[in-house]
Amino acid sequence: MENFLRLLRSKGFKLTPQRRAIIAALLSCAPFPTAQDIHRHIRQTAPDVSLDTVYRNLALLIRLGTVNQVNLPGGSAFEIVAGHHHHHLICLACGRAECIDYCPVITADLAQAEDRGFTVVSHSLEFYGYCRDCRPAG
Amino acid sequence: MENFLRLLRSKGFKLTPQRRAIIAALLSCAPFPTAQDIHRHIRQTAPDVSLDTVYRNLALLIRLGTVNQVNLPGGSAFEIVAGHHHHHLICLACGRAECIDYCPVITADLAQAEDRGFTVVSHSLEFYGYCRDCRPAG
DNA sequence: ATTCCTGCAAACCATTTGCAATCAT
DNA sequence: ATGATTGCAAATGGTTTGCAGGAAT
Repeated sequence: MENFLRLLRSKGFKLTPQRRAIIAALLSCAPFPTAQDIHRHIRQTAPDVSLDTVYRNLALLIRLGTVNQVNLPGGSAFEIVAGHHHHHLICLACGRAECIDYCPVITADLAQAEDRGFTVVSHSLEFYGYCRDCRPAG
Repeated sequence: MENFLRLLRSKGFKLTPQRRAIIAALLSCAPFPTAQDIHRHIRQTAPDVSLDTVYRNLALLIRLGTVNQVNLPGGSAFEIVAGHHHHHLICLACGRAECIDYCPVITADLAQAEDRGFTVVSHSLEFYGYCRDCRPAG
């Protein structure tokens, strides 16, 4: 939390209660909250935060590089950029995501891309399947 | 094309001109057309195909397993399920996608997931960067 | 005092749906 | 004849934007 506030201050952004609430929610919420999840979570303690403010602040944090946006069917989810690189397990039944440390991608292997003049700067890798709770019986 | 028609017929679906046009577009269009791309492409030769029909038929083809849906920021793109497994290079500037044959994922390595009771059935891997045309000067 | 932020409401865009008419079988 | 399929138009749901008032610096 302190890191976020420091970063915002250093760039000249103001520390409003709404902004604090949104960051707090990101830190305490489910692993991959949507904007609406965050809004719902905040409502309990700070009903005076509108949904568009949530969107605006998420956009700001993304611009500052401290939050990642994950494209899911039907909308986007967000996560704090963790210290370490990781990927996600996404349940096809309930839609929940979990982090997984496995990452087999070796940038040096991407000669094919370079050969075609494509410069790779990042990648996203999601695993789809069924979580413990949704695992089909049998 | 014949494969598609055979599949549809065998499942009791009707072969309408709209349906043929949509499949033809999928086969001839850019690599990862959105629903709107397909609609625009079709308009030239068959103006009598509405956008919702494009959506409905894409949904049908996805249900039949012959078309993949790729989630991109701002919407979905579609591709015919090719014979071989592959991934995509996505340009952060122009949004275009290209196929790449590289895939480092080894399902056997996903012990972490299995340990947590998560059954992996598939994965998606996208590389982000800049294509030849958009490569930042310098 | 200045500049940034916010809430509201309306706009937007992709996608979905209800319905009556139409078409492939 | 029958049931699937279509076009239309309206609804939906996530996200963005314009604007005027309000808050942090």
